[in-house]
Amino acid sequence: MYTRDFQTMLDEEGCVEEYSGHVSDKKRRLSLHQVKALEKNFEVENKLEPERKVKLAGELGLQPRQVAVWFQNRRARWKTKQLERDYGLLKADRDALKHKYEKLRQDNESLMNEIKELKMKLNEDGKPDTKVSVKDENLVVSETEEKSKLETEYDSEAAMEVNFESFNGDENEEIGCASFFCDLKDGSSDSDSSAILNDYNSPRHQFLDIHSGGSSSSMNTMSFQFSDSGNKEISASILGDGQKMCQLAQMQFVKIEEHDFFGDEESDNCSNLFCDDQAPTLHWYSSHDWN
DNA sequence: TTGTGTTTTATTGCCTCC
DNA sequence: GGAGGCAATAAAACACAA
Repeated sequence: MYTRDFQTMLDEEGCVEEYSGHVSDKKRRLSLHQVKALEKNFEVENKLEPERKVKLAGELGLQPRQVAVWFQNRRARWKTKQLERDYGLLKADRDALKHKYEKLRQDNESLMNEIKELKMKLNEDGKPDTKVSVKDENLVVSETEEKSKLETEYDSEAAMEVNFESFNGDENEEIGCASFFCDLKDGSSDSDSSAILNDYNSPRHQFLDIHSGGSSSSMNTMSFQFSDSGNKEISASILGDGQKMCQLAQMQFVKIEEHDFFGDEESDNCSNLFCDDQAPTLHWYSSHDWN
């Protein structure tokens, strides 16, 4: 704080008044002894009750007003340092989150590439008009084994293209198309299934539920329920004639996973960043910060 | 020695609480 | 309304490079 010479002089002479030679009206710095005593008191309690202020002033040969001002300025300095500390923590956390985001983005990108490759592979197998609704970046391929299962289960005879415009007569909104692979292995149609996937063209539309219901071996119904921009739900049914009905539950080609980017321990860290319930005294705070 | 930047002490004005 | 706190700021004291 002071130069060594000046510090030594203060220590030897005891106070600024003596150093200055006289008590003037000019602004005078407090002696090292006074500052140390004030610091010590500040560590104990950073607010000053009137009795303590008068007592301290008497002990240090200062005006009570001077002690009050010193505490006030000291609190201001502490606050500035605290803000700097908080900023540092915040910046570090932000960098960590940024790094994590970048990694997730890369993971997502590689998964999307994987999906693309699988789609291409499927098309090469002789299904050029098959569309799979995996456009939205939130879509994540499930397990690798499920993807291979998909290939084996795929049957061109049952590939069903559903044009959702036909479900949307009164709004004239384009919803998009989707194609579904059907499981034809067992021919049963009594299984319930549900899936959630984003619309082929527009993220505004989202399936809430898909059910297949069995009735007979030659005529089955499949009902869809999906939402329009999350505001309303649209239900529709299609009739499928054929011996086997698609079972959407076993399509297993895509699924959405809810991404909780900040749902782990890092979010906890983050939530603490702006914690302002910190106690306002120094025994609450590590005293080494003042060195 | 001097100019400039930083730190410390002190003031002012506004706000809140009792 | 007075006391005390805080933010903003002034001004003196100090550090330091050139």
